[in-house]
Amino acid sequence: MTDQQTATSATTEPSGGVRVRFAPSPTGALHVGGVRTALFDWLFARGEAKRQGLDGAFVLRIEDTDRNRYVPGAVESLVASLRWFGLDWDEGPDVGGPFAPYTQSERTDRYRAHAESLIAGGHAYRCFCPPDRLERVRAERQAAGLPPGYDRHCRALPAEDVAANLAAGMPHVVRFATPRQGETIVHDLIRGEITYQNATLEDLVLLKSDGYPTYHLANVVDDHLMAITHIFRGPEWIPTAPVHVLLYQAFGWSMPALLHVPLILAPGGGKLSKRHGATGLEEFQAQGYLPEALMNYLVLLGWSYDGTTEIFSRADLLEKFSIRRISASPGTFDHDKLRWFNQHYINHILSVDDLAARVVPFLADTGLVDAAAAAPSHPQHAQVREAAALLKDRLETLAQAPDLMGFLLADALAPYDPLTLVPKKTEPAAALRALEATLAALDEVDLADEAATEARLRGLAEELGLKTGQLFMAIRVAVTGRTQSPPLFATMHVVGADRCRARVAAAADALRRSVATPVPAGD
RNA sequence: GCCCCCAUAGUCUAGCGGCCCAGGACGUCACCCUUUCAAGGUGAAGAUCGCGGGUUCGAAUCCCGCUGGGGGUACCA
Repeated sequence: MTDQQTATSATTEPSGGVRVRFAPSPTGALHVGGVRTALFDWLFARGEAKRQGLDGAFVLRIEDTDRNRYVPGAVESLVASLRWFGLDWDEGPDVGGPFAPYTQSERTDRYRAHAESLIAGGHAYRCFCPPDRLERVRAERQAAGLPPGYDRHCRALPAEDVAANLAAGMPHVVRFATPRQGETIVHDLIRGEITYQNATLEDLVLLKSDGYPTYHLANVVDDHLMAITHIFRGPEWIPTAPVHVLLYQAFGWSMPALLHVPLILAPGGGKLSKRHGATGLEEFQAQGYLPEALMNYLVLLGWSYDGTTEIFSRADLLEKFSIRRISASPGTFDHDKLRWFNQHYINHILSVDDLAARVVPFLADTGLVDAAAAAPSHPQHAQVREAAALLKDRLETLAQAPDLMGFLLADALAPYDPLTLVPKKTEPAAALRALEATLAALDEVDLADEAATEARLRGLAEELGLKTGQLFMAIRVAVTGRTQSPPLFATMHVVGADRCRARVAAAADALRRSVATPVPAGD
C-alpha cells in the first residue's frame, strides 16, 4: 500500500435481509422531498425486499443533534405526517425496537466513545481553533484561490499542547483526519461510481464543542449500530459521501449500499420553498389532498414503472417498485399534475362513502356539519353522503367541499344577486315569470321522480316560450345560488321540495324587487 | 473560485445501438356528449433527443469536450 489507497463502498446486500431507515431532523414540518425519500425506503423494505424473499425492516430515527435548530413538537408532527401519508415503521422512537433508543440526542455516549476510538487510532484529532480563526482561515484561503475550509492547524498539534489545552478546559471539537493522498470511490446504486481525490476532502468536524455529534459521525455510527444495509438520502449528501466511506473504513466496518435519490426542484428551478406553494405535508393535508394521490404523484417524481402506467395504488407499488428504476436526474415539482392525481382519485377511485367521510372535517371546519358526521349513524351523515355523491365528479380537493356542497347542507342561501337570476339572452320579466311558474309547478311534481320532474319543467319552458336552458338556469341559480351545479333534477331531489319552494320563492322576491327598479338585462 | 451531480416537448417520464423522422401522462387548444359546470370520449399543436466532435454499416442510446441547470463548500442536517 503506497499512496494509492482506495476505498469502495459496499455494492451487494447481505443475505440476512434489508434494513433501511428514514432519519429526519425535527426542525419543522415534514418536507415533500423527505417523504418521497421515506416512501422509497418503505417500498424497498416492504415491497422489493419482501418479494425477493428477504426480511425488510423500515426504521424511523430522529436526528436531533442540532440543539439550536430543534423545534419543540416537531417529532410528533413528523410522526403524524408520516402516518397520515400511509407509512408505518418496524422500529422507531415511538414503537421502540432492538436498537433503541432511536433518538440521537439520547445516544451521545456512543458517539463520544466512537470519536475517542478514532482519536486513539490516529483517525481523528482534537481541534482547539476558535470560530473566529476558522472564519479568518476560510477568508484567506478563498482570497488565495484555494478551496475554503480548515487548514488542519491542530492536526499537527504536539501531544503536550493537546494535554495542556485539555487540562485548561479549552473548548474543542474532534475532526476526522482525512487521508491526504489517494482516492476514494463512492459506489452509488443509482449513479454508479463517483471517484474523489482525497486531497480535495476536508477534515470535517465529527464531534461539536457542545459534545453533540455532527451528522457525519452520528449517521455512520448509528447506521452501523442499527445494522442498516441501504442508505436512501438526498443528493445534498453526495459531496460528503467520500468522507463517510473513509469513516467506515477507519472504523473497520463494512459500508451499507448508498442511494442518493434525485432532488426535487421548485417550478422556477432551485430549492422548493414556501414561495412555491405547499412544501410541508401538513399543508397538503390542509389543502385537501388525499395521501394516496400525493403518494402516487410523488413516487412518479424520480421513479417510473413502464413509462405508461400512471395510477398506482399502495398495493401496486409494493408489488412493482424497484430501486433499479429510480432516476438520477432531478425533477420539478408540478402542482398541476398533483392536482390532477387528486382529482382523479376523488372522481374515480374513492367510493362515495369514503369521500363523504373524508370531506366531513373540512365541512366541520366551516360549521356546515358536525365533526362527528363522518359516522354513518350520525343524523347528518345521509345528507353529507348525498352531497358527496352529487359533487364527486366536481371536486379537485377536499378543501373545496364547503364551497361546492354548502347549498346542499345549509337551510338558507346567501341573498341572491338579481343579475345572476336572469339567464343570458333573457328578459328580467321573463325570468321572473319563469320562477313564479316554477313555484307553482313544484306543487305538482314529486322531486323523487327526477325524470317526471324534468318532463314537467321541459313542458313548462315550452309554455313560457323559453329555451330549456333559460328556464333551467334560472331555477339552478334559485335553488343552488350559483350558475354551476350538478345536474339540476338530481340536485333538486337532494335539496328537497321544502327548500326548493322556499328558495324559488325567495329568488322570485329578489327579482321582483329589482325589476321594480330596473337592472340591465343579462346578455 | 473549488469539488460533485444531472441533461428526451412548458412539466413528469419511456427509451438501455437498428422495432424511434421518439411512446405515455400533466398542462394547452379544438370537437363530441350536454340543462350549467365537471367527468368522459375523440383529435391537434408541442422535442433539429442541450451543442460540437468522435466510435459504429447504423446513436436519443457508447466515448470526449463544451454549454446549461442544480447541489456542496458550517462546531445544519
